[in-house]
Amino acid sequence: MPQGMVPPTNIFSLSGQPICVFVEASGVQSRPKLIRSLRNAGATICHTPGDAQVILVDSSTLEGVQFVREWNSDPGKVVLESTWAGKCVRAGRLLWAADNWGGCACILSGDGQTVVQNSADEEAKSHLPTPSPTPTRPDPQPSSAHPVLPPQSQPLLSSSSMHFGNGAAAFPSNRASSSTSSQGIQSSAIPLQYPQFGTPPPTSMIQSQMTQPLSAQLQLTPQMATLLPPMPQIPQHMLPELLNNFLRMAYMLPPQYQQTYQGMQPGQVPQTPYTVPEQPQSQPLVQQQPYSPTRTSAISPPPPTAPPPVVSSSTAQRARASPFSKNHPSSLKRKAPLKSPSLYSPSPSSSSRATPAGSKGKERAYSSAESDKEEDEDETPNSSQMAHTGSSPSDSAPRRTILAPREEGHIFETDAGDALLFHVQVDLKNRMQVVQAIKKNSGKVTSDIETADYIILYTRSKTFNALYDSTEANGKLPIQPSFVMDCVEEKALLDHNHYILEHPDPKRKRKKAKTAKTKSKSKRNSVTQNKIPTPKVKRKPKKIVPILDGAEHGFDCNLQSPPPPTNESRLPSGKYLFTEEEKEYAKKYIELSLMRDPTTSGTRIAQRLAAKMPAHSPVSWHTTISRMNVFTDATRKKIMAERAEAKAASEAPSAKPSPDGTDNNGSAPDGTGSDIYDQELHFLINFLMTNDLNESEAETFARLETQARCQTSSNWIQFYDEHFGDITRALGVDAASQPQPAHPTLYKIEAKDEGLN
DNA sequence: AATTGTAGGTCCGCCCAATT
DNA sequence: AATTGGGCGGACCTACAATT
Repeated sequence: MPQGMVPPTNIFSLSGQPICVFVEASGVQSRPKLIRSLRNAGATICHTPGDAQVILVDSSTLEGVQFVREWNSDPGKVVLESTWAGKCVRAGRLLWAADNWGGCACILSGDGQTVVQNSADEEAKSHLPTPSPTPTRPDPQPSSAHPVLPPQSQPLLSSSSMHFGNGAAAFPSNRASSSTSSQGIQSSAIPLQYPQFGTPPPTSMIQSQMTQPLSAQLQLTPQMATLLPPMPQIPQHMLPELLNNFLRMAYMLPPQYQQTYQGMQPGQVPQTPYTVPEQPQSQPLVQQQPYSPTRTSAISPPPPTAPPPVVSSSTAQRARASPFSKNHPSSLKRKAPLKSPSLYSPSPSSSSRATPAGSKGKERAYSSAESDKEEDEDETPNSSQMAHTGSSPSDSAPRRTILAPREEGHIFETDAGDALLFHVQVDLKNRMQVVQAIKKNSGKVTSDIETADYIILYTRSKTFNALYDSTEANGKLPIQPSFVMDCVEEKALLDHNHYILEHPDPKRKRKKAKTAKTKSKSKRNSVTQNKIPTPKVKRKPKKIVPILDGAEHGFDCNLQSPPPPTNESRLPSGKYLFTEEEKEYAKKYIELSLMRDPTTSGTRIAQRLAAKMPAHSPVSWHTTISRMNVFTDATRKKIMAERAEAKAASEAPSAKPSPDGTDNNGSAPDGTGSDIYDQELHFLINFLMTNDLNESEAETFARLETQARCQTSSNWIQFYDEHFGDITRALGVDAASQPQPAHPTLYKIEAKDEGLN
């Protein structure tokens, strides 16, 4: 990060009093950055719009319009375009009413459906480069793929039915907002080559140009990084049917699920700009960025748990090897062969256990969240090793976001041609390799963390903790060495946000050996007890924050569980009885967990259940669910079999889609295409039926795209559109709980639903 | 009978010292 | 400097005892 970019700290104050600003959570791009810059410049950030003097929105989003509608009439408040903040910072002063709010005031259009900005805005934009709250990045999708309406002309329908906590409502139309906020700007402004704080510009450049985007002044925390998913659009003509069907499916589900759709009637289908990522068929450098829902709520922004996995074309190719089964957790590729789903052969023994091969003792956690070995290896500077071993798809998986292609030898330069500064930890393993790679590519190495643009650290070194703290103190982010090597390999400046190292875990410091086994055991028990608040203690300190395990490994991490039952039955002894409802819920939850990740261990499920229903300890839950092992085992087996089947189908040579991406949907005379089509149909149905209903349709399809590539159509939306009849037929038949549903999972869901109440 | 807690065991990754 | 191997702790599992 370049220095000297700190804006004045008192811009957002009136008479010495900080202005209370509320930044709308769902629609505003790069909200964390915006908030930080507001704070840095003296503003007070409110958590509710009611407390705010200024409400910042992205008026191109439904949420933005909603806020304008709701709050603009409030005399004590003003609703402004989020770009206002940047304008103030650039102007070095508060652009208040007398300044016509910098041209950022939002006014409802006549029909109340869209927001128009006052004319001063356009004027301002014409000569004043406005920092886009959404830094540009390589467009993940050519506009030709799906026409994008100009944001101002986008219909904003049924926004009154939107709920800000709702996934659909919270679905930000990033492209729209991005293009809005930067409308007419980028052509005149300096090119934004530093999206998401990716490549800091040289100091000289900053000092000479007040046009530096605000975003570049900020640092991106891992959490922030998760909030910035780019989003391509899909044609809106697909929406009504699609959404209605989602709703229809929702209504087929039990009340627990349906309640997530409260307030959303079929006739009120929110017609948000519907987006879904497409497979980039011919984009050598621009990476696909599967959308990962942020679920941002205006009231309570959720923890960012699902950063968008980003795939460069080259890595996407590799990651796409097994579309349906996706990449397996790294742990699956370790020595333990049992972890491989393909090798998973559930023991038919009477004492069926969750342990796949029926082995006793520890079967390393199935959970993908624990597969940390790969991350460890990620630290190895030699990324080419990682990339070419071929043994770890997750390594080569979507991590490389190309910010700017570069010529060899000039990778670590800014667009202005200035060398980027790297601080490379002295005791970094293979430091020379990294340093040489930097130098060979016009980068510079500095010993000064303060001035460095990138801080390369090595987690295993003894000085890592101190360096980490120092890095943090300087407001910078520690980066993995592999970032350098990956940049070289990609011949491009990559997004370092995917290489951020997590804060060192104090637990990794090993205590001096003391052996008493009994001691170990008692300790173990205490650990078990303590697991309630922190379900999982990761041994691995070097977790790469922005990587989404679920997406990377192809698990449906986004599936959400329904609310747990609340009725507790207490025994006279004071103990809590496991009610039937709780048991049923546990079954449901087991299924859900296995859906998310079929390798999830019983212990983990028990821990999660205990977290949800703390009346019973994790141990108790474990005991209880271990009695459901027959069920668990069968479910696990089923899910793994489905995935293996889908994987096999997708890997079949004949299953390759036609190179031109044309449809070969199931009508192939040899029947192969039909098989694929059937597979995909079932896969889609299964996916839809197990979909988290809090998730918007766009999110669903985006997630679907990240999990499997549609082969018989160019994407899943199209597949849905083309085979709508089959899909509804299958859904209808299956939903009618016929004895032999098209898809085992469907059956499972139905059975599950019946058992619920 | 049901729940809770403990014991015993296996497996695996990390760390560090020894070795090459 | 890189590699290797052992110690160690943690994660996980099942079986069983204790408690109410």
